Amino acid sequence: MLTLNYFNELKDKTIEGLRKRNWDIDRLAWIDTVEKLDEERKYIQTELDNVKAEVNSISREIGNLIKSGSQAEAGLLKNRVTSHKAKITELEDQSRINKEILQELLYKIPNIPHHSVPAGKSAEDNEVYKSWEKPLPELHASALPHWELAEKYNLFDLKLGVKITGAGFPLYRGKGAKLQRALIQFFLDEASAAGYEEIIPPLLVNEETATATGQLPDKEGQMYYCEKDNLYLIPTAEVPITNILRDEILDERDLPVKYCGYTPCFRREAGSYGADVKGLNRVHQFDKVEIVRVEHPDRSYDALQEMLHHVSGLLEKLELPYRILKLCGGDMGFTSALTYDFEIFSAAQKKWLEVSSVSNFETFQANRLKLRFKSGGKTQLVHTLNGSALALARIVAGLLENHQTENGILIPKALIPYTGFSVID
RNA sequence: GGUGGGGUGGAUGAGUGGCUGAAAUCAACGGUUUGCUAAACCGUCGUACGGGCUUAAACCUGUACCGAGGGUUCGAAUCCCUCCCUCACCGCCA
Repeated sequence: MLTLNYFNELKDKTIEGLRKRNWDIDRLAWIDTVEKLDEERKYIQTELDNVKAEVNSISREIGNLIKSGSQAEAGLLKNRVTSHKAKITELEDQSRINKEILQELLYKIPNIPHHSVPAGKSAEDNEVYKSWEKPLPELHASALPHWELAEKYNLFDLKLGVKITGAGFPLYRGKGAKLQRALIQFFLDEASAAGYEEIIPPLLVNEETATATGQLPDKEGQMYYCEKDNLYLIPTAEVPITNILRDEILDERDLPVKYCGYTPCFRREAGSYGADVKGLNRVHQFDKVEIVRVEHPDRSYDALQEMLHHVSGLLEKLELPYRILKLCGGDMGFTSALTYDFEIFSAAQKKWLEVSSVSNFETFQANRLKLRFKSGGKTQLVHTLNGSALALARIVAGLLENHQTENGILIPKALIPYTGFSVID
């Protein structure tokens, strides 16, 4: 959620940014509405404060009169308060309505894209930020997509997942399960080495938490929900981990804060279907190691670069061909100001698969989180960032496909200490 | 699931109707002192949203906030109602 100050001070930038998100004239008019409502809010508050101030002062006077025994005079003053009370009720009603409308509107306005974000409508308009320079790998003639490799080597089983739970809940087994565990361990070790504190958060979160990171009120359809306890299964570790610092005022010296954490992620993926859902490409439960940073606003874009570097390093160690995209305004998430996606090339499927998304949210999340820092007596919002480092299911798909040979699937050197085996055959 | 106790500022903790936005202590911050460290002493030390002044900050000022929401009252941290959270013990289970 953007702050009201943001609109006041940066109206032109706001409108320009929303255009990049392909907002039409009708929706851009919301910004004027926000401005109008904000003026109204200030006016109502000034009025309300004045009336209340008077009531407070009369009440003090009554107290003094009663103490000095002037009951009659006190009675007269009491009558005077009565007329004010009607006014207070009226203004409070106005204020409540005003705030509700304003809040609802603010929830619908996405983050303003960073100035470098390219315009565009869909994934096709994303900019290739860093391309894969070497030739793309070519596999032997009998190379298989990962779902067939899984069957051949008994690595994971989607049918069993269906039996136990339903579609999109893979069951990993044997070397497939070990590979999964090895990757998690590898990613966590790499993140720790890069200075991220390791967190194991709760996997279910309450409403407040889900609201602060922006999943609610809009995207409840994408989360699994336990009605009885009013709790949501996390769609990413970002949700619980970013909320660690909700409602905190940090000292400038505490920055940056760097967290990492492994969690399973649960996504309903309501409405998705088709070729993309084959195998591990899109599932309801997958594992992911997430990195989260809380940064000084002056440093957040440097931090973003560091995160790109970190994720690149992981993919290089896994010997996977990858590229980095800078998402266009139309493809970027609601809460993000700048997002880079990492894609690995699946040689068997002959397409690029998204494996990581690294974003700077600037103050958008911090505002909802009420996460601020103090600098020279001044309190201001921090910038928050996060990124997948990395999402497992698709990495597994890519590893299996790209490293397959006629004699089995080769485990990248960096991973062998974690798997304990060097080949799946 | 049952029974009981609690939710006050960064922490501990006082406060049962007006002088309490909140004692005291600790922590933190600034300073003085000091071979060094420590100690001592002095000072500062909540947040949000308005208004005034200002280029801005500083500053002055108003309102709200003692888990959340409502009520009683001229006046509520304090009294009443509803809800939420939490802790302890018992039962059950890992």
